[in-house]
Amino acid sequence: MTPVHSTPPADLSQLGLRERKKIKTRTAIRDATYALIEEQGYEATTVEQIAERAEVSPSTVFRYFPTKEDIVLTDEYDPVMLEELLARPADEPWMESVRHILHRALDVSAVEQEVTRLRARLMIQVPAVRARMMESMSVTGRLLAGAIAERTGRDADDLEVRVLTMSLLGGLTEMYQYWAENGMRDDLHGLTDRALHVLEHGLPPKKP
Amino acid sequence: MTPVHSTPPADLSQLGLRERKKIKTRTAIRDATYALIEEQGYEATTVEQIAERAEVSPSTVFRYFPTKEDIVLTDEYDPVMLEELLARPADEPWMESVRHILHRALDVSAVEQEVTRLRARLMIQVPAVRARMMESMSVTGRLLAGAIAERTGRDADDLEVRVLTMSLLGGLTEMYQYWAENGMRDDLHGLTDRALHVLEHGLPPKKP
DNA sequence: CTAGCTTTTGAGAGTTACTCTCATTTCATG
DNA sequence: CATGAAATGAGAGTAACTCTCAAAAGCTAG
Repeated sequence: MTPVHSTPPADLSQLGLRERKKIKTRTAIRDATYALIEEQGYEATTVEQIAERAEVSPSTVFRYFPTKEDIVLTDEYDPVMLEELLARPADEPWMESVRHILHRALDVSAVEQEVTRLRARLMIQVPAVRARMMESMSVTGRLLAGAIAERTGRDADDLEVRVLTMSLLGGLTEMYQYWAENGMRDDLHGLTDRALHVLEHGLPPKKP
Repeated sequence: MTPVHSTPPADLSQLGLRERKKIKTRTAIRDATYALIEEQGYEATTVEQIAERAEVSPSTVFRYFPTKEDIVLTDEYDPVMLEELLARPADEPWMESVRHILHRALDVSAVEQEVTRLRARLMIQVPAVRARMMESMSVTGRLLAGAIAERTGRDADDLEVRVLTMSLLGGLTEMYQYWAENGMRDDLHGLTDRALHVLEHGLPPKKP
């Protein structure tokens, strides 16, 4: 179907043939998975089918992705985003930095609309996917905690930093879920700002 | 919410023989599971072994608990806690109410120290358990969101309420994780207050 | 207490994600 | 081209679930 690529801007050539082939296999597996899921749904799609369509053996699929959920969810953008976060001016309030890279991330993901939406759908429909997503959230949390810790002159293992970081991610994830549940109609930029506002200042006065 | 207890305060007799047997089976399965995990660890413990020790068939185990993780994690206290939350004076600030029931929950779970600690250990060691825990967190989140919404005169589906609620749970879960990772030495009451303080007022000035 | 109904249980077969091992192929390098 | 290293495929194995169906156990009327 539509060939999508969650692959980072890789300088494809200039790498050994081996490396290039690995990348090709990786995206072949992913594309096959996306296509099959669109056709039949997540549960109905077996790894064997994925392997077949990607023209590799099932063993290979598992070599590239530890779990079925990972095929859908794994992307290589986390480190990129972290880098951008660290590149922000050191005297900028960390909340401001976070806001910045979130909007950046939205711009990037807007390019891959289909994947973004597929993921959102799977997130609300398939528990295993949602679970895996939250798992990866705590990994992201560690990265983010490091950055926030640096900004605030604290330790990354500091209780306060950790709590703050995960509360942030928890809130943002919920916002994403909200968006997905409501037919993905709302503008994610707007939702993000509203979410961040709550996280920073608490509940605003209601306006009925 | 913080995981507590396994067996509900059941008025055991007065129920039909059928119901009593079901409760017995339930706890038999749970006890068998706890024991086996202590002996061999989580992964090494198969459902078949659990069934054998609990003297039921594997089919029955799955009838009582949808997944292996649920045997360890499921408890019936969430509704009880929610009730207590709703019972708090309506004019009390919701954050204060939350603080109250959290400390209450800690007192309750202190009674079943071993289970609490086993769960904490599993949470940091077994990804599947952690994932399932987070899953249940979002269910709890719905309940909590309802309560907070009522207090603040908002809708439970309100974005702001949902974001706030999940950020709260995210932060508290991280606190729990922190406690578990650090050998469960710290006093959970103290950690809870620190966490809630961060969630309410942001990072306090550091004291190095 | 028994007859008949409903609920719970066990046995067994089947599916699928994932793991491990080993032989074979495919690329890299001197 | 030869030699070593890495990637692949084939196959067998495990364990968590799911489904089905028949036997057993508790409930309820007469």
